[in-house]
Amino acid sequence: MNRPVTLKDIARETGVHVSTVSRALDPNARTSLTREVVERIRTTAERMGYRPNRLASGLRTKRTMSIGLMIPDIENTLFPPIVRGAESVLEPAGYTSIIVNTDSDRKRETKLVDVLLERGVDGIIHAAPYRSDPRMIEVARRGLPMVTVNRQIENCDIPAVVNDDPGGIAMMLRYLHENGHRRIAHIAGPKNLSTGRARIEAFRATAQELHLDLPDEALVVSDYFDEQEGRRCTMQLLDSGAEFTAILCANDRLALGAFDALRRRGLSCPEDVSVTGYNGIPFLDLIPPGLTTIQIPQFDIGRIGAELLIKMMADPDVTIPRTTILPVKLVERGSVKHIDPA
Amino acid sequence: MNRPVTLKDIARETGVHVSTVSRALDPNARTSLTREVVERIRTTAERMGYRPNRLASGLRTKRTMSIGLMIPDIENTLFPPIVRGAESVLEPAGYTSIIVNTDSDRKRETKLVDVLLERGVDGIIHAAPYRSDPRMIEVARRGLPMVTVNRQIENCDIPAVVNDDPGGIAMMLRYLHENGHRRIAHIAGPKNLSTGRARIEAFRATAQELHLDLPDEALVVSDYFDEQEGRRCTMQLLDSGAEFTAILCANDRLALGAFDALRRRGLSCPEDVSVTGYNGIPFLDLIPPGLTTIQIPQFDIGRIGAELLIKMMADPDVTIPRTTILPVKLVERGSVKHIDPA
DNA sequence: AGTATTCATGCAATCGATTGCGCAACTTTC
DNA sequence: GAAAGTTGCGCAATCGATTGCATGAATACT
Repeated sequence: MNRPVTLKDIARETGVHVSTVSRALDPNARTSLTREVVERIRTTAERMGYRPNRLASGLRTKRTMSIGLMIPDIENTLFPPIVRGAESVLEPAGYTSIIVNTDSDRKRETKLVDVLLERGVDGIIHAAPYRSDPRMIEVARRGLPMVTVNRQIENCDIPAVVNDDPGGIAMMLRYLHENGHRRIAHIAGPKNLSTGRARIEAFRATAQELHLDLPDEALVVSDYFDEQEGRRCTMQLLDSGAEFTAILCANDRLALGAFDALRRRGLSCPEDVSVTGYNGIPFLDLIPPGLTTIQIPQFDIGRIGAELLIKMMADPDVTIPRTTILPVKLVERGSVKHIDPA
Repeated sequence: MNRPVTLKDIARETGVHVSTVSRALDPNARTSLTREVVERIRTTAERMGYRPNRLASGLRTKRTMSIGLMIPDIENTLFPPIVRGAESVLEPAGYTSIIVNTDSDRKRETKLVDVLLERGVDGIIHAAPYRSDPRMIEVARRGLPMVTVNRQIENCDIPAVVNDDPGGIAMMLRYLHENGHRRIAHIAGPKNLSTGRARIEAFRATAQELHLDLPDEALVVSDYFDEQEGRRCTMQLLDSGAEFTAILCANDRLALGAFDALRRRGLSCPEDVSVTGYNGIPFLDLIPPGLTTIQIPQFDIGRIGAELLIKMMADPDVTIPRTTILPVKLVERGSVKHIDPA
């Protein structure tokens, strides 16, 4: 592989010192040089095909212009739009992101944080932390700019960009209520995730406001946000003897699992049971009967998270809101049936 | 942010020279040191929480232990499994990957290659190159290890890991034939992509083998591999006056678009027209009537691509097969109807 | 004209880790 | 016991870019 062109090469070619070349190529330092010298250096740099060595400059300046992006799993369709949202601001700003998949495994997460630290990332965006995460808090406290998006870590001051969970759940529950549903079951998300917790609390609060009866059997908590758990929890609801005309699921994948469980039990949605989801992942419109869900602004969550991070990296003392809550909207499809209140 | 621990710190602490510390921590060089010294250094390194600075070592060794992973769009569900397949071997090997989304835009692609080069990646995996791509060829020729996966660049010796396009298309066309279909339309992929081209050629060849009549109107070439194009091409087929009982689509997204177009025209699949896809992206089983498609081994494509790249990076002169072809399989769902041959 | 001031550029240290070479101390050999 | 060989570690250069300080030349000022 033929050696890349360095500042030294350009210096030799133009007959100036390497530091002059460095300054000529730096938009900030260029002021103190002769317009003519700058021009000469820039054109020969161009001609020689110079590409700065980010490693070297990063070593000296302690800024790598790269950030770590931690997600649970890129195959989970919730995350790619968040990633693109983040990159939509990082890339134009000259940042490069190192994406790591944690598989929601704490051991892996710890190891991956170390990997990011070794690579000298200038900041971290964590798209799916646990509610409690001492390691991340420690890293943030040591001074590494960090934001969480989609979920948040509790009892710390790491800025978070999240969707309006309470608002979205309340909206959905009211929607079911307006459509005549009175006995509504809930498949909640894992309790160790901020979204799981926020949604179940919102469900309880709104149910109370609406004077809905909420027997214990009508609420089942999942261990993971996935189809298999949705299936299992739905089966459990069905077997519990609880009576309900609708199931409000804490996310879309749980709802997809519910679809499947109902089908297996010979029940049809929405004829026998209405089902709702949360998040608004892709393809939902193509899967019958069409999942009525809460659409969260995935792209914007990523975008705004990255914007905040960039601010923090530029000025470590800047004040950032602890929580930025983005609005959601209800998208009506076919999985909810209008019924006469029992 | 408190300063990270460096070799120098450990050297001071243990009273040895920094070079000794470096050797003690390097599994390869450790042989020439006293077992006792190595032990002492390693424990204090551990105690002080030492993390090597990859920038510094990369600068010196010219190996960054990072690779570039170029994909068109992480939101396209075809690619995340490929990414995870690649990472399944890169991560354990100590490599970190920088993922960039090209949006299949040549300008962006050129810029992004430069970004990767500046970051000093040790190699590149390109998951969606154009058939012709002088820039990538040039970069590879300059000595940067590179493989393409999923698609390939023509007229060059960059190793490629692809699925068996001819085999898959032949398998599918035969399957339609066995199910009684004789007049079969084809929505082909873009001609500037190797997969688009390979599939249309395979379609033609197999059609001839089976003595199928293939009027010009029954073959339409899409501009992009997406739903919108699938819709447009299907409309065009419908309007052309061509008679057909089935449409073989060059990929799943085109097929999804075909589903939609048929529905809009009041036709039902598979009753009126059978439809088949290619790739086997997620959720297809949930979308009625269930797309019969060719499942390609996405994860393995990524995995094997990364394995080859690692070999190339370890030894630039190693011989790698120009093309590695992975087997595919047909997955039968509900979108093909068995009919009596006309 | 001589000195003060400004300006453009060079010098050299630095970031943290790696590595070829050399040297001192120790062991082996006859 | 001296020469030869081995072993364990230190020295210093190096990777490429950045940057505070120094320096020499040009300009301004009295």
